[in-house]
Amino acid sequence: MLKISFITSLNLISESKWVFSQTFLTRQFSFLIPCLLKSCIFSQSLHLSHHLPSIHAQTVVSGLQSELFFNNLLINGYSKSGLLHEARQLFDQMPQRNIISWSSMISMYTQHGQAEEGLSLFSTFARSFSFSNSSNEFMLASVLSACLQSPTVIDCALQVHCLAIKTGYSSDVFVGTALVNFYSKTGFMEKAMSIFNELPVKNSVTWTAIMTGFSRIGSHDLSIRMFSQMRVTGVMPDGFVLSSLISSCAAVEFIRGGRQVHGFLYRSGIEMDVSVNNVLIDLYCKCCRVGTARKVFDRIIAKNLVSWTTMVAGYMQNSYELEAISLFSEMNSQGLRPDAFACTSVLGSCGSLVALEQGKQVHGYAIKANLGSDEYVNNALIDMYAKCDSLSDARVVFDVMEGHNVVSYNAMIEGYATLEDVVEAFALFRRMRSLLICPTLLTFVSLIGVSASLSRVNISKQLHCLIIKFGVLLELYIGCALIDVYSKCSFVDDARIVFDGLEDHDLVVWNAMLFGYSQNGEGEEALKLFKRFCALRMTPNAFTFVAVVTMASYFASLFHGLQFHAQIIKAGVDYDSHVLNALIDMYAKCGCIQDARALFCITNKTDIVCWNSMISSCAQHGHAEEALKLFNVLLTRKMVPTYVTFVGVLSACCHVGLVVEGLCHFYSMKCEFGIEPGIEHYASVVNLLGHAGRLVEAKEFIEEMPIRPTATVWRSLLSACRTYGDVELGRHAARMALLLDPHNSGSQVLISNMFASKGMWEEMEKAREGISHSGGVKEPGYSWIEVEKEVHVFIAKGRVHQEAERIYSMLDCLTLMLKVYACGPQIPQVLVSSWQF
DNA sequence: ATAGGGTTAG
Repeated sequence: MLKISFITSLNLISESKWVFSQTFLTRQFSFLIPCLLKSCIFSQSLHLSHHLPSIHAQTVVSGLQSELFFNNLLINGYSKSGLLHEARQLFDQMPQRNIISWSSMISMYTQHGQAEEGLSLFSTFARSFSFSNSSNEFMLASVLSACLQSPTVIDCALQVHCLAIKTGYSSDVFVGTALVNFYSKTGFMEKAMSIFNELPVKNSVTWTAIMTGFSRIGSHDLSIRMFSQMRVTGVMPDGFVLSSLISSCAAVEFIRGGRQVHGFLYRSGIEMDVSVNNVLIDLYCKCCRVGTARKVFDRIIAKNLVSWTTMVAGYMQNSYELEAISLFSEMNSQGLRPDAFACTSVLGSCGSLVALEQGKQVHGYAIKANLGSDEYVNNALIDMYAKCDSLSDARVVFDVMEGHNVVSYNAMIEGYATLEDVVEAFALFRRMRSLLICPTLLTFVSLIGVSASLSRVNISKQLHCLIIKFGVLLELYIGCALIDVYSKCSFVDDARIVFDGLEDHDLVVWNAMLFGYSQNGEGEEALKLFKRFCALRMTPNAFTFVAVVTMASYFASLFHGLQFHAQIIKAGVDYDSHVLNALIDMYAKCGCIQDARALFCITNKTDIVCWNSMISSCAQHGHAEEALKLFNVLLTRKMVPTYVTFVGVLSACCHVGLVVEGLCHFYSMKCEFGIEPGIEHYASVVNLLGHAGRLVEAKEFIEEMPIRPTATVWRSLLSACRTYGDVELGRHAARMALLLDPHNSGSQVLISNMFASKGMWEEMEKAREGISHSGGVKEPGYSWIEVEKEVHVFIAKGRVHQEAERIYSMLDCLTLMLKVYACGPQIPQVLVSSWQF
């Protein structure tokens, strides 16, 4: 008696006592061996499993090695301890085997991921024995679960199913449940459901199998409904059923349901083991209750790897990057070995935080932990490096890894898209298509993004076709990208078609469309759309206001601008730097430079964008000295000027003809501030030199430009040539401008005006013919002013306005005054002239 | 015989 109680408390005995106790295990105590074995098996603890060989040896010494019962227990013990080889050796040496020996072996292989081995053992068994006589439900269930892991699943399982029917075991709870589980795991939910419905007796495992089947195919609602059915039948739910239920609630973010289950668990006294708690963490994280999730996490006494990983993933998904990283490092310091799941999540957080150093450390750890071949880890690494501006490292991971999937390609393409590397992005896209990897929504979002930033409308149209061809749903993300690209490429009507084709419109899509109209100067449409937006009682945000205020700037409509400003103050976004910036720009464009200045004064003057706006506004209003002064103040405040700053500065220099100062600023851009000048800057310098009459210098400057000059640059020189009457250079400039932009009539108008001013009528006639030959149509110039909420539009030579008579008489008066005060030579302007009606 | 955690985004 004493010894039996000693053995049943084996879990508690220490190593030394165990060694001592072995001496008692002689033949007369052989009845103790099964008890010992059971203790070892059920304790599942490693420090006991290494006693198995000695117990095994004891059975041999005790002459019990031929006892079937002992050997089956030993197989079970070895199998639970992962000592597969030892189990197999024993199995092969056993003088007798029964169906339990075979089943145990098959289950063992299945549990350790060697289902093939298990199935081959089963076929040996089936060949040597007549199945119908000697099989039992345990065997069938083991084989079914082996089938679930093997690639030959379907065939084998169907055979087992037939056998089960033949032997009458198919209505057994165990076999039936295994069948339900099999079909639901392999996606044959209808089959699983029909077996499920026919089962006379169901237990909680059966319900778990069917419920998890439904959640696996995404029918979480169905799974939740199954639970209510189960309650009606009176089967008591266990931890497994409730786990499954909670994960369904988590998947559909059904927080109320999840909370109810949590409460039920609490009240019913069902043991809240780690697994249940883990699903609860997941539930609260998915429903954005990170704090509650953390409380559940903290209360778990025996946290396992999944608990930690779920919490790290939860932090990551809710953008708690710092918490995710610190919990991950805590895992390490507690001696846990984070697996591929944990690494994937924490890498996501490193990427969002642009924490390259931490990301690299995780990479190092992943390699050491032998996780370097996990596809999720590799994809997360690509993403992390791409987000941390280390695209070359991302590419190395991409090139080295095996088995790329869509996510790998998407992450890599997005990396190139951010760098506007259209060539590499599309090279990868072609490669994935040639490998028949189906692109997803995100692939297209990235690719449209590149084509938008480079204004490549042809590429965008092709992508749009592909989106339709691949059946990628035209949902918000992609719709927004398309609206963006079409607007940027001036195809604003196409953008509108996309906008109208979307079923739902969220704020971001509205903003994109409003921006599209603003960018293209379609003030009227933008206004109409904004009215609809307001009628739908949508709440605008800072982006919306930036779009509409920009629209008011295009209109130069102070009336609208003031209204928007009032709404901005009401919405409380009046200190947003983008909004302020748009407002400064609006007031300046509406002629209210004082208001612009006043707004600039209330900004905290830390945002360079506002400085840029103010400098440009001053330049536009001819306050060049103020613009340059602002620029100097900016430098003394140790702020770093940007690309746009110099556009303003150079234009200010242009306005007042500060050639030397302008050139100085231009050269300092690259030398002092490391900003590569763009086409706007080059154009400004050409303008600067041209206005000053330094035409040859301007021409040489254009020819030495490292980037390809645009037609605008040549037209700027042409205009200067006209002013200074340099026909030869003008002709050259016009030729270059037309070469680059044959459809723009502006160049031809300029050159023909120049010929006219020189009295070169024949040449002028030729130039005018050129206009009609090239299909160039001179767009009528028009302008408008706003008087008491009414917009008056004026077109050159127009006579439509009701007060046309008075306007023209005033104009004549002004023209006369100009002639009197004009200091320069009279330049006849034949084609475009708003003065000579 | 049953369960739980992961990557890309306008």
